[in-house]
Amino acid sequence: MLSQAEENYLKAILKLSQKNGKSVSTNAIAEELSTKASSVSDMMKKLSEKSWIHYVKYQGVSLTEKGRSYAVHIVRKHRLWEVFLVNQLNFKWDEVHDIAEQLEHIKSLELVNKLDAFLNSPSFDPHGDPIPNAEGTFPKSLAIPFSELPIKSRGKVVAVVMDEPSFLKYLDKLSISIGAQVEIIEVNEFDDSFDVKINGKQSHISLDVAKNILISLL
Amino acid sequence: MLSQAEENYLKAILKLSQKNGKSVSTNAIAEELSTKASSVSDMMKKLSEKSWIHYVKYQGVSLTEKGRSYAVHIVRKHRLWEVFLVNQLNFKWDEVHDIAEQLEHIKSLELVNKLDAFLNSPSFDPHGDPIPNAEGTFPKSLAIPFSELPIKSRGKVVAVVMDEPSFLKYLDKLSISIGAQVEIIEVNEFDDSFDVKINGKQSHISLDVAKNILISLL
DNA sequence: ATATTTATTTAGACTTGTCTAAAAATTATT
DNA sequence: AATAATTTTTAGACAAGTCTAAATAAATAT
Repeated sequence: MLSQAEENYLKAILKLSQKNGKSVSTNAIAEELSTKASSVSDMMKKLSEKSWIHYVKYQGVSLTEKGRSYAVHIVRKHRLWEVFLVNQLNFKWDEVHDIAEQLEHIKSLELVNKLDAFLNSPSFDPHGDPIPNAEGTFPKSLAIPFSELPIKSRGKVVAVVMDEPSFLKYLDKLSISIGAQVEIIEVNEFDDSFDVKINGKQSHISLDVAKNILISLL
Repeated sequence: MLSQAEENYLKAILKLSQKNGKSVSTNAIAEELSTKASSVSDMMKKLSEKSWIHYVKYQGVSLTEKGRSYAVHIVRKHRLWEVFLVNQLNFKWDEVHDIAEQLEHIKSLELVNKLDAFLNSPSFDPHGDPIPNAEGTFPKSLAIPFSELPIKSRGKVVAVVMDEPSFLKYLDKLSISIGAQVEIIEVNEFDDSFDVKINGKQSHISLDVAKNILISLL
């Protein structure tokens, strides 16, 4: 049985290999987990011996089939718990990350399945992130960053890329939530900012913010 | 912040001091936690240094005010989660102990309070054990063991003392659940067993079983 | 009251997961 | 291609939590 530390490493490797290419560097993992590269090296040796990852010294790591499936299961748990916290317990979307980070380590397949059923098998968590099903398959969504929405075409917010509470609270202030209707009115070349409409109301957002909001075209 | 191990020690000390007298022995704790007395000694030193317990070598331990209040809070979490698992997720009462044992360590006061509200602040868990409120007060119940129910008087099952799955499954087989109406028809002196009625239907139980069922008189 | 048994504590070892500092390999630079 | 800079690994140390074996204190029995 995997320790919480080991589970966190697998999750970090999954996250990094989804974002970037296949192979993940020691330093990137250390950064992701706020730990030291030497600690990562140690752990990679252990995980590799137990066949959770492919590891060649100095060459980075990747998940084995077994490792990927385990990591995906943790992601599934994390996101299902986030849905529970927001939809059932009335937490706000910027409050649930740390709690879900603990709940994701609870070990009981039965619990995950019953929780999933209780929540009506949601496909996306409160931040719009896809929830893999019991077989480990992620639902597809063809979302594009808000920053790449063609001018004058309308879209709907389906997800956010970052989930830092400060960012989410800022979106709250802008009335940007999952499902909001958005449109780019004009691009301001000099500072790369956008004049936008959010649920019909005129507003203004920076490129950094726009990049972290995912839109599906209407 | 307390580790899970430390929390388990506090909980064990609370349980033992509720059952027996004030002072709890090293061996009793070792037994309760399936560990060795030497490990307990080590931990007692640590918990005592941090003022969670009163500890005098060779004299047993007791919880400080701070320690008791922390331990009660863990019990509160454990029992609230059990209610959630049984009432919301449709687990059976013999399936929830191990999962609640994990969930009780999740750290978030906000979560406990919202969970409590979501469940309508239940006073008893699925086994009839009292759930302390946010201030740490246990609800009173004047229940007596089934084995001490006067002959011919009727009672209602309000709790079970043991929560081992095998015992709970046996009660299921006898149709004994929280709320069931019971009555002692006759005591069989030679084997200390009872002829009883359970929801009107005649049945038969041993003294050991009867001792572990708590009744409130009707 | 002393001897014996039992309970508790100490000492030393081991595992997991972390760290710092130093060594080795890889990558980038000129 | 050789040197410099960066990344990764190794070596050794430490804290938490556990164990076994030995020592000590307390309780029990004779």
